[in-house]
Amino acid sequence: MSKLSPVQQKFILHWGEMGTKWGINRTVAQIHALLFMSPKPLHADDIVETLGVARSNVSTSLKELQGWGIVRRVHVMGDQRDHFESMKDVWEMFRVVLDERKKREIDPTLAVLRECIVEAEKDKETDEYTEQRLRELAAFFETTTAWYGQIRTWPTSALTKFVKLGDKIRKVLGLGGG
Amino acid sequence: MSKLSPVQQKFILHWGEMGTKWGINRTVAQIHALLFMSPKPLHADDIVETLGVARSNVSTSLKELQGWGIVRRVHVMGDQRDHFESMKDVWEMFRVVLDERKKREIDPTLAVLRECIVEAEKDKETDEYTEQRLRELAAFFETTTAWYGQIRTWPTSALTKFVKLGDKIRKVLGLGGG
DNA sequence: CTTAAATTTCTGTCTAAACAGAAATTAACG
DNA sequence: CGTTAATTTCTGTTTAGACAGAAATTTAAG
Repeated sequence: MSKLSPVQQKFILHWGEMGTKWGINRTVAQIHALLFMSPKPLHADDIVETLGVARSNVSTSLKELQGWGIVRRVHVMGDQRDHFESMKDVWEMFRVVLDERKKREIDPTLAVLRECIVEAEKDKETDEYTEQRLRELAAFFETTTAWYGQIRTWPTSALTKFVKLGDKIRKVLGLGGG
Repeated sequence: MSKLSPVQQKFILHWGEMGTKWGINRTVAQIHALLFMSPKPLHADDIVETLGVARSNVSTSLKELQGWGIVRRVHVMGDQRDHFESMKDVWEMFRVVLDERKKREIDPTLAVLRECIVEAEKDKETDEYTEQRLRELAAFFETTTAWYGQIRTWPTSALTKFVKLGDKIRKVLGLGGG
């Protein structure tokens, strides 16, 4: 388990590149891609050999992927080493990532926005415009996170049906608007 | 225009930090936050003074923000310098960013996935499992981008009505599941 | 057209994160 | 329990991107 097909290499390289565009370390994303495509759990030395990175770097990266919740440690009969596998269900995986993003970035942003608004109300130094801006941004995040909070629990089947309705929903619900 | 209130400082610092989590340079995100909160367009030297960064770095950052489509150059009567302003409508701004993300990352990812799938079909070296994984991932992106393609044009009023319905939509549309 | 202002590009420096290897710690086995 | 295997943490090095200042280019004004 150290030979990658050209297809696998291509995907792993691309996925790593995309990771960096979303603030994720390239190697972390590459390890994820490798695990995602692996039919069986891999142990760290497999990953070392396959991707050609240091053992300690693999250890740290796996820790991060576990922190995101998309990779988990499993044990294999007759092998004392930790093995790792990626989540397989794509919809579920993206939901887990979204949840983590919400927890790490969006919720703290909302908290900061709310603090800023409270402070701006008391503080005459901050102009009215800034306060309005912050309120509008907070409203956006509140609205979108409330929405997400409701649909995140939908089963994939309901979600895909919903998504496939697309524009038709507008008419059905009489949402109107030009 | 070089004095920031504590509230503004707080938000700018936080927004910059959040930018890095999404693959955006901290200074770029901070400049955006500053422009977002400014009632009037700012010129580059304003930004230099206010944030304390080099003029050339401001120039490069503004170029990037313009590339994202969320900042534009404007001219002010009686001043030969370029001034810059951020988009103000939050919903619109996030739509612009999403569009750009789709163009820069998601569309290319779909292209790579499709190529990989074609190659995997021809290539006996790539196992069946990998091919199935790639198909499932491609299907996810195809479904979600098709959905986005339809709702991105909705006016904000329709969009917020839709979002505020949240879970109720499921019953109305008879989506079932769980 | 010339000059000054303004902006961008280039280049070398800096910085934070990524990385590899050594050391320390933990876990498994006999 | 002692030994070995496995993993994690630590530390110094490397790297890529961020950054500042100088040089080049472009634009505006007289």
